[in-house]
Amino acid sequence: MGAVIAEKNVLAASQASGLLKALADPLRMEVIQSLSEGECCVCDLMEKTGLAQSRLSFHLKVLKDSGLITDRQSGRWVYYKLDLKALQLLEDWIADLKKSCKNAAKPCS
Amino acid sequence: MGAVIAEKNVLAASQASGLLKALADPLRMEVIQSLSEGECCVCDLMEKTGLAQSRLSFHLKVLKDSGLITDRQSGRWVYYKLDLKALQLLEDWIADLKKSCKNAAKPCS
DNA sequence: AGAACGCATCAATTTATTTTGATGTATCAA
DNA sequence: TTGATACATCAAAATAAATTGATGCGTTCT
Repeated sequence: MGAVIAEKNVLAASQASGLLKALADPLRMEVIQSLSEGECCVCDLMEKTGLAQSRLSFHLKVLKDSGLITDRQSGRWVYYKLDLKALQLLEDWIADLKKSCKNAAKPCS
Repeated sequence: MGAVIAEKNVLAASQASGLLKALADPLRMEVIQSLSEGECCVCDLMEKTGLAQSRLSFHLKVLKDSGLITDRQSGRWVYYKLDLKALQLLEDWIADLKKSCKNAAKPCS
């Protein structure tokens, strides 16, 4: 039981780590905020965030590689949007971790 | 409304960023896993994780600075334990972010 | 076809994080 | 009070991540 939960955390760990790492950056969080309003092309993201194209592109790649966002090309434009499943996965992972910590506050002998 | 939520995310952003950054590391996640079993002194953590003392101490400091764990000295030993409040805060922050993304999946015009 | 646009990618540099080994400090035991 | 234990901290080196400016590639417009 406890082992199952622990095992689950272990298994999802590398995946969760990727998501956490991608999310744990102020610039990328800004991008996420922007995308929370809806799908958006890179040029609009540039306006919203004020980032240079190359710089933005770099961070979009990090976010995309983590699975937090997906892209879709249409003509000359590339549209990015959040993948809510990834966010849910992260929330679940933290919830699981919390569950497995029932006696985490118990003082040591 | 949406603005309130957005504002809330912005405000908590730096705080959440700190927690995410601290958590987003495989070694530190291992430490967190170990601490999920209960309060633990550094020497026991060394055994559990197999990390060298100095290295472990470094990561413990990162975790402590983020607020994810707290410490308590007793004699020669220092005991660390998880702060579940921080974990809850993180979960809440992600839940809020998700909420503010209701139309994130809506395709662009 | 040629030019402009939207974006990705690359190489070089800068900056931040991590690791390592050594040293410091407090506590306890002999 | 000397020595050992448990841990933190520091400086130097190693590694990783981010920034910048340039270049490339596919798409549209003319």
